[in-house]
Amino acid sequence: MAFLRTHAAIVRELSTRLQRDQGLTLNDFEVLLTLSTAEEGRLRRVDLAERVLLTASGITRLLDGLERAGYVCRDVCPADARVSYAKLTDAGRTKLVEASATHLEDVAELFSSRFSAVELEALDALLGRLPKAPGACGESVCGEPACGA
Amino acid sequence: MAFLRTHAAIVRELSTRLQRDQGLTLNDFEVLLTLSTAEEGRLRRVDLAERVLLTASGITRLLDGLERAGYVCRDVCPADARVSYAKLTDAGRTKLVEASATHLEDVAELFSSRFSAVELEALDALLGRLPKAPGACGESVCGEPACGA
DNA sequence: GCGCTAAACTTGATACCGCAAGTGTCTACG
DNA sequence: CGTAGACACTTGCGGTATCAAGTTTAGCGC
Repeated sequence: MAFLRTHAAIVRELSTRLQRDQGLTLNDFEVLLTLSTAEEGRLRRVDLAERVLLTASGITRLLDGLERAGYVCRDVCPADARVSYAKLTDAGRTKLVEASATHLEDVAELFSSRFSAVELEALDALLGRLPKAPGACGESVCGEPACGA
Repeated sequence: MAFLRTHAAIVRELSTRLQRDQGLTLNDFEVLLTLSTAEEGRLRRVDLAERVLLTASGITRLLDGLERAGYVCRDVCPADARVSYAKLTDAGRTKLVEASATHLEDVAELFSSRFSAVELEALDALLGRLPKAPGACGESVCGEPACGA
C-alpha cells in the first residue's frame, strides 16, 4: 500500500522540520499539545501515553526530556500516591505556541495546500473509520495559537 | 491531526502481526516485495533505500538481517565495483509468498473490510496527491541498466 | 599518471521506543 | 488486619533508524 509509505514520508518530513526548527520531536509536540488541552494543563502519565499512542515506558522517557528542557514538570496526586501528573509549565506553553506557528505552516504546506476543504473532510471521514486510539485530542490548540492564519 | 495518529496505529499493528507470524519487519517485507518486482529480482542498495524510504545505512543493516536469514544475497556489478546489488534468493521468494498470505489478510482486516472499493479508490486518489518521498522525489523508475552508464 | 570531486556503501555513536521485569501503592476479600 | 492482585510508574535490554565520518571506486581535468 502506497498509503503507508506516503504517511511515513509525511511524518518523517514533519518530524525533521520540527526538530530542526524547534528542537522538538513530533511526539514531544503532540504531548505538549495534548497537555495544553487537558484540564489544568496536566494529565496522568498513563492517560497521556494512551492519547499519544505510546507505552508507559515511552512516556517516561519522553517526559524525561521535556522535563529537562523545562517544558513540563511533575505533579503529585494527593489521592493516589501511585500516579504522578505531567503538567505543562509556562515555558512549555510558550514553547508550544512558538512551535505551533512553524508546525502549522509545515502542515499547511504538506497537506492543506493540496486539498480542498471538502476533500479534507472526506479524508477525515474515511480515515476516521480505521481503528484508532481513544481520547481523540482537539483538532486545534484550544484557543492559544491562532490557527486561522 | 488524528490523521497521523491513525497511521502510526495501523503501522504498528501490521508490523507486530507480521513480526509475530512471520518474523519479518514491515520494512523487511517491503524490501522483499520491492525486490520481487524488480528486474531479475535485484536492485542497487541505493535504489532500494530510496524506494522503501530508508537511508543507505538503514538498508545496510536491514539487508544484514535478511542476508543472515538467507532471503537475499549480494551480487556484484561488473561495471562498477562500488555498487553491490541486493538480490532475492529462492528462499526469499518463498518467504515472501508465505508472508504475503498472512499480511494481506491483516491488511484486509484493517482496511478493506472497512471500506468499499469506491472508497478505497477515493482514498488512493487523495493520498496520491501528497508528496511521495521528500527531498529525493525521484520517481526514477528509469535506469535499469543503471551501472552501465 | 596525478590529484580532486562525487558516488556507493559501511561503520560508530546516538536517539527513540517497546517489552519484560521490578518497585511502590491501592483495593478487595477473607 | 493481612495478604493477593491490580495498577502506575521506572528501569534494563534490545531492535531499528538516523547522522556523521570513513573507505573504496569512478570519472574528470591537468
